[in-house]
Amino acid sequence: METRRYQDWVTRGLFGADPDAPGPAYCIVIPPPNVTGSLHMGHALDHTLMDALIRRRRMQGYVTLWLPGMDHAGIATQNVVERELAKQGLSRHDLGREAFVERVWQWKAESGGTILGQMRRLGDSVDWSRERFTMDEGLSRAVQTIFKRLFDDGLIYRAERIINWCPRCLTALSDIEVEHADEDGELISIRYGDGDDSVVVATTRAETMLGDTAVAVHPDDPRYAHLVGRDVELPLSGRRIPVVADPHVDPEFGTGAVKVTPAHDPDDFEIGRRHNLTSLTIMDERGVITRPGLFEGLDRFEARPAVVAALREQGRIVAETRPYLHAVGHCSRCGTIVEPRLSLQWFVKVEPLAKAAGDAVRDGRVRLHPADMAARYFDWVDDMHDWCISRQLWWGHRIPVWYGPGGEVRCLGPGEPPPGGDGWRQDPDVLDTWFSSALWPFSTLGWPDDTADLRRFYPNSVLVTGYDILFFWVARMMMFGLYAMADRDPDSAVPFRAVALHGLVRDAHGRKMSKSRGNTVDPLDWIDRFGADATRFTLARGASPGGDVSVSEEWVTGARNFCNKLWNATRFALLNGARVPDARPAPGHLSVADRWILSRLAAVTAEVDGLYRGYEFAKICAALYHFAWDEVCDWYLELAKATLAGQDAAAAGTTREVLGYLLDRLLRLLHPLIPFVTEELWTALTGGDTVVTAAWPGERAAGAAAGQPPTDPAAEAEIGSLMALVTEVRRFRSDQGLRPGQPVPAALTGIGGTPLASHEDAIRALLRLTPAGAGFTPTASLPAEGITVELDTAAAIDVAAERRRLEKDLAAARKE
RNA sequence: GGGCGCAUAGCUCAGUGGUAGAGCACUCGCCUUACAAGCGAGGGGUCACUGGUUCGAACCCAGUUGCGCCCACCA
Repeated sequence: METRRYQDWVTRGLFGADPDAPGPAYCIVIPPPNVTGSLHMGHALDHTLMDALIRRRRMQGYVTLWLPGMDHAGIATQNVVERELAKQGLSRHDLGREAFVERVWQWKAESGGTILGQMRRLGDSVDWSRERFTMDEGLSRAVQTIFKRLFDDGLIYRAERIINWCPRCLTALSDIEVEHADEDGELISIRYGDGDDSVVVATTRAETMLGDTAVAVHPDDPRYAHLVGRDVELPLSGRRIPVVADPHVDPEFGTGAVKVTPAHDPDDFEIGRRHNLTSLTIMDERGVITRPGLFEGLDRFEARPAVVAALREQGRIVAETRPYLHAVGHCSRCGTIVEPRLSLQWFVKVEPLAKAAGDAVRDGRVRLHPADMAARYFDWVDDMHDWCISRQLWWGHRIPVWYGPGGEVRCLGPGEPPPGGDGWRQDPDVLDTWFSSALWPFSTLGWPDDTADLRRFYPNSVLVTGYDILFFWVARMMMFGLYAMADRDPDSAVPFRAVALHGLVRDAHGRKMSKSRGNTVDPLDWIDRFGADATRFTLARGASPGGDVSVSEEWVTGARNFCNKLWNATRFALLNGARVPDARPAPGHLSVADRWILSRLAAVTAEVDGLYRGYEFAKICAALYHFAWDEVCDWYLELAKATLAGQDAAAAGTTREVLGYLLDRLLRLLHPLIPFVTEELWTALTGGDTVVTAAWPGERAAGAAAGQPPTDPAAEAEIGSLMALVTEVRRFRSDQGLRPGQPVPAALTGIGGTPLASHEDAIRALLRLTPAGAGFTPTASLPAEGITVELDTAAAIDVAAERRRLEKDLAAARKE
């Protein structure tokens, strides 16, 4: 049913955006999922929130664009295809670069992008005609354009640096692709040199001592002052290495002396630079020792104990090796321990870009929700290292730089032909995946061309994403967006006006979902069993700005029940001949109950509009849930029953109209959150075409009809009294254990002069006291015993006090 | 090592100066003619701890304890 409904929406073109249509624009680009990915709860949350925003704007009369697409996901995708090849006993090198890339495209065509199909199951109202892929021709042109521009501006450079290297993926990684985890290691103390010329250094990575080219001590450390400038003998190799004084060394840590391995440690590299030390590379790209000698050919983790054993044999290990907890970096893609590696790579000089990215948030051109997330953002953009953008992969945007036979370096812009002549070759590396995703807000709209889409939909209205990629992605889109659009005025150069951050999806006990823990929930399973609406409502209901969302089967069951409740309420309305009036029912003929529920509808509508402004999805859901269930179903529908069954045909007619009007508006308000069930019910109730393009009951886009019906405080106060009174009667019946149909004792039968055999009796009795337009002053009397309780509803009823009086009176009545 | 956040009912969480809330779970009573995926009525909390500000503190301030997250080039 949902699938058919979705297909119908798409066929009718309801999700398409026409940049030439009148009205204000509203645009969200989807955070592009990996082409290798499939829909998990995190996506489901993200997409639910975006879809709700988009659907509401569409109903409000905005020209809405929700643009879908995928990321080519360099390492991840290459790994997938390489694994496939491995099954056939092949490596990418067996195919060669061109054939391998061709193979990846083939894989993409056959099995990539399953997530796109899954998005349809969720009901995502994206414009499929604008689907993009980061490796598309157009987007690749955007990549090359901005690379060239950065290169010409001196913001991209090539340098030999220590970078994070994954010995399994065989590529450089940026800082954010490294995940740190505390792990147990051993701190080993090694004595270098002998006698007076000896010094003890401590290390957790003994194997790197093969590449040591110095020992460093603090300049002010008296213990080692005599050694500075002299040489010590490096054990095992016998090389003599200098002792240098460097302020970076912490005299308090360990022995206060540090071994220096410039080629295998970022700190040591800097020390090496300051003291002009040679860099000795001892490992190849797979982490295998290449230094000639005993350890040649050993993996880095085999070499460590071997080196330690050899040192121990020579009596070089001093003191106890002691356990030491320290942070170890892992490849975020495959988990392999990252190896710092000296190599020639391309970098983006981020300082000026990051400064601009920080300022855009600082001066309010981009608003973060929640606002306190800005602190983290500033911490990051204000202290960002240069970004290593080259990857030793084949799948991705190739670096558009050519090297000539005479050492010339030429960066090509789009369309420029490769340099002619012999000896020119292109840089073999590709760009970090995040380089192209950083362009996503405008590359998808046609940049660098001046397209209608770009003019209309940039800046994007809002970016919706998890706080976990605030740094990875958001900050980079800010940097590149502001840079690419520098010719615009600052206010419209930003990639988006606002960033709405949500949290992680967690399990019922607030634990992070992970495959290893086995507590993941598949959104598609929930969609199958509970429906897309229930799944969406569960997620939206837990989503407060920046907050994590705990979900469980209990929650989705509750959401499913809510959808079911709506279903039944609508059924009730249809069975009772509800009809949707053209306009809000005129006040003149309304009962107090009618006036009350219409007033509440107006209030909730305004409340929901306000909450949408702050991306308060949890509160939007709570407001609508309680309005629909507690007020509409539990009270208004019950009150309506009495009227519909009553003698007053005019009053019944009015109720039918109010019922129709009320549900029509309620379903529209709920549609952005639960599109399928509301479409089903709304079309049945109103005979309308589709609720997708029905007018939003609250605020509208400028130019469209607006105007909010007023609330009715008097009616709300009156109904409040009525509810309190009915509740008192119910509580009394429950406390006394009265069965249905069993009338309350004579002592309580005075309300409206009718015996109260049921709750509905009480309602009917009270309702009769309230003719349209009349005042409302119910009186509870106990005529049999001559007791009367008068409830003046102009003042708030102290129900507890009234209850005590009733019980006391009853007890007295029984005694007699 | 630096930064940020959290601690409220059995569970997951709202609640930023004025009588402690929701959903689920639990207890009791109901197949009442939209819905038992439901209806009605209940029980349940020293708001982590200590001190301070205030007429008044879950809320503001200081400290303590416990937990979580992010960042990180001290071997």
